[in-house]
Amino acid sequence: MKILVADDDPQLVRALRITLAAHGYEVVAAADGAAAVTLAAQAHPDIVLLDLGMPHLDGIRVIEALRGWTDAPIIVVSGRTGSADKVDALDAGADDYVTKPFQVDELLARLRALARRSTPSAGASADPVVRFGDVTVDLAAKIVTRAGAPVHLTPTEWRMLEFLARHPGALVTRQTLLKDIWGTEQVADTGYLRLYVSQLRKKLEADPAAPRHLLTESGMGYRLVID
Amino acid sequence: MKILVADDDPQLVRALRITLAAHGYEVVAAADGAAAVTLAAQAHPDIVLLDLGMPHLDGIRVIEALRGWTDAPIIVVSGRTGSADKVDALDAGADDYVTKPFQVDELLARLRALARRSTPSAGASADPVVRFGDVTVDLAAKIVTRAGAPVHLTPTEWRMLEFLARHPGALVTRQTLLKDIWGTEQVADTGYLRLYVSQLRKKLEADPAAPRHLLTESGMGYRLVID
DNA sequence: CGACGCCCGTATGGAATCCGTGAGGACGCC
DNA sequence: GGCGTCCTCACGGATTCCATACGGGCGTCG
Repeated sequence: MKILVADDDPQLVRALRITLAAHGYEVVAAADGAAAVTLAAQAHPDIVLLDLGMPHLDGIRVIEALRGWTDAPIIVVSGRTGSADKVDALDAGADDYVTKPFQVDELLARLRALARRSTPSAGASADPVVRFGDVTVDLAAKIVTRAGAPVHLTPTEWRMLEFLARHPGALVTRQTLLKDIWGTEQVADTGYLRLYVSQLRKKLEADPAAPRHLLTESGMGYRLVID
Repeated sequence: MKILVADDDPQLVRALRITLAAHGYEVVAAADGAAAVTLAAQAHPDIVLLDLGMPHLDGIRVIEALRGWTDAPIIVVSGRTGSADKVDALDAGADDYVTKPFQVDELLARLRALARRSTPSAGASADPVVRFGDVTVDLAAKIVTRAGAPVHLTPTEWRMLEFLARHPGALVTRQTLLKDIWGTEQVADTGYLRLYVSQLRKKLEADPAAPRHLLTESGMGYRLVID
């Protein structure tokens, strides 16, 4: 997550750079309006922190220039507290307006709010679809297909496959599966697991007798290996 | 553009209603947190103006409840000025935070900024019309046709079909549907759902006894498959 | 080398649960 | 009062869950 900080106060820029870097952001800085526009075109930041009233180019003009080619969120950080300034900046294309002096944690929260909205799907760390062999598992839509054809799973079968697909390649203990599917109790294996693993293999494996993806680790548990 | 105003101060609600209506917004109002969640589920507002510290349900809880099923922008309008309150609200899912007393023109500008950003995402993610079989569902115009002839749906039937059509192919849990149509309460009883699914099938499926598009996944929920 | 115990996979049938649908009452709105 | 919509209730049928039983692979040990 790359942030462009545009402000003509070197001390503020330095403080922001340290704070933002400490929270995992990558920071590029510009000291005047013209430099901010140029740098934005080169660095393609994900979010812009913009001061109004910088030399060489008015803040509103900077917003308009950026909005000509990018939809990156823009937060205006300004000493001007009048509502007319806020209205002008927001209507020019800014997404938020924070007045100096500001609380750092509030600015960080507003950054998170904008980042969350601007990356609707990329925010999820894990890909919602898992593939192995000719099977695809869409964890969000709860769709399972085999060679393109949809496969019907019962609720218990789905819960088991979902848990395994969320831990691809990892060994899953029987106790872990029992806890996830049937609750905190039920640590005694009465044979449910073997039954549902068998049905899953029947529906997903080419040869249920010789599974290539839904493997069993004798005495331990099961493992779903993906390609 | 429909706005839900949730505040326990009748005077403020009245003033906002007049101001927003004068700027072309449609306004619905709730006086406490629980009513806000229920009303949001019924009215499907495009933007939510939310006061923290209302009776019956804490503002943060309201945000979390709404974020469970909707991405509509939420602006918190609160008398609490501490940065901790702002951080909590924004991290819970709010998009902006305005402290009372506030300038009306600034609030309007922030509304415009959020509306500007949230509008294009709807057009990108979902095609405004969904087709399956001989049925056409126009999500923007709220029109359903069957073999060219218009089909009349009751409001509840429409809400159910709309939610399913916005997630084509995905399995929709009964809880999700209940939350979307009736609010956070009523997560237990499934009597209504079966009824309305039956009526939808009667109106949309060629053979209601053997549905080909509005399928049921026993024990899990429903799924609308499109061609 | 064969018997034995252990673990795993699979088939089967009854029990419990879930689903579709019809009839009918309550409520709000012309 | 007429009408449309929402919701309750009950019941036959379909689906799913679970208990039980049986066969096969594998290592161990007499």
